[in-house]
Amino acid sequence: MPELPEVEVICRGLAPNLVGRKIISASFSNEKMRLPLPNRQISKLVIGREITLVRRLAKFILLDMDSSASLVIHLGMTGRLNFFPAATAAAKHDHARWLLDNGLELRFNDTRRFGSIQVLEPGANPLEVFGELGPDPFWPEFNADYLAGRAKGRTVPVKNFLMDYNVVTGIGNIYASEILHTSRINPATPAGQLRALEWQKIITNSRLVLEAAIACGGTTISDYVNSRGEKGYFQTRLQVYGREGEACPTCRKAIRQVRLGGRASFYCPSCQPEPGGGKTTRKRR
DNA sequence: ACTGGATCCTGACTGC
DNA sequence: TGCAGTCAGGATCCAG
Repeated sequence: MPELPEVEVICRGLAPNLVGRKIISASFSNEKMRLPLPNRQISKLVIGREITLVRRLAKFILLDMDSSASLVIHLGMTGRLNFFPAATAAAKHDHARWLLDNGLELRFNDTRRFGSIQVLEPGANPLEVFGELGPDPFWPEFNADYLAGRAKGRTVPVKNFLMDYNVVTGIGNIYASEILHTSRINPATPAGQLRALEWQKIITNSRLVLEAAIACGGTTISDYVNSRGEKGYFQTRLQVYGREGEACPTCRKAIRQVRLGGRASFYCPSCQPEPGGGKTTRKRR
């Protein structure tokens, strides 16, 4: 699943191929997606319209149309967007195809169907499409005061706090582990226990880690490729994610894996000591 | 209001 | 080779 850097890279790859193009027609598989397809809105506000801008909001990809509506795509865990000549046979799990006025088709392929396709109508309340979104990590609203305020009294592990998109958007399971390792903060630390200095480290490192990942074209783990079918190579730069038992790049101690909020979490027990010297539940098996 | 766990779905991988 | 079990980038729903 693409996190913020992957979605950003995909948007940048899509833009030159989409801006100024007109969508001639659309076709869809009959498979049920996470959300029902907005067929009526697509016919009315997307088909026959020109794409004026491609942009990212949180992990959503927005294709702004000259109808002032936006086609909103979320990739979920396994979603991909690629261009194919219209005559190319559809692949398994191709759930949406948009024919462009240059003979290419933009295709949305999503094995697990956790992705979604929505339409943001002109003048509609964005809340209905996006829900309650926290700030983007690159926005000035993502600051230590804001985080300390949101975390006040919360006992949830800081890693899960950072993955909560009501708090901040775009940080997923991989980068949450990476950001906390760079910040030398144990992922199980209750969010409400962090001090202003630690929040500041998290903010600074979020931006550094995410920017570096964008510059590398994102992280590739099995499914993810960008819109030109190229894999990112940030996975070679991951410090802890997926590296249980390997040496921490900073101190050479063995990296550990624990489950927090049901998600695999990786940290260095030496660089990121347990909060208050306590113990985290070790990974089973 | 918060929290952790289950859930949606397919496919890859592991161990027996 | 086959089968069962586990796990995977996200987000939502539910019970406690």
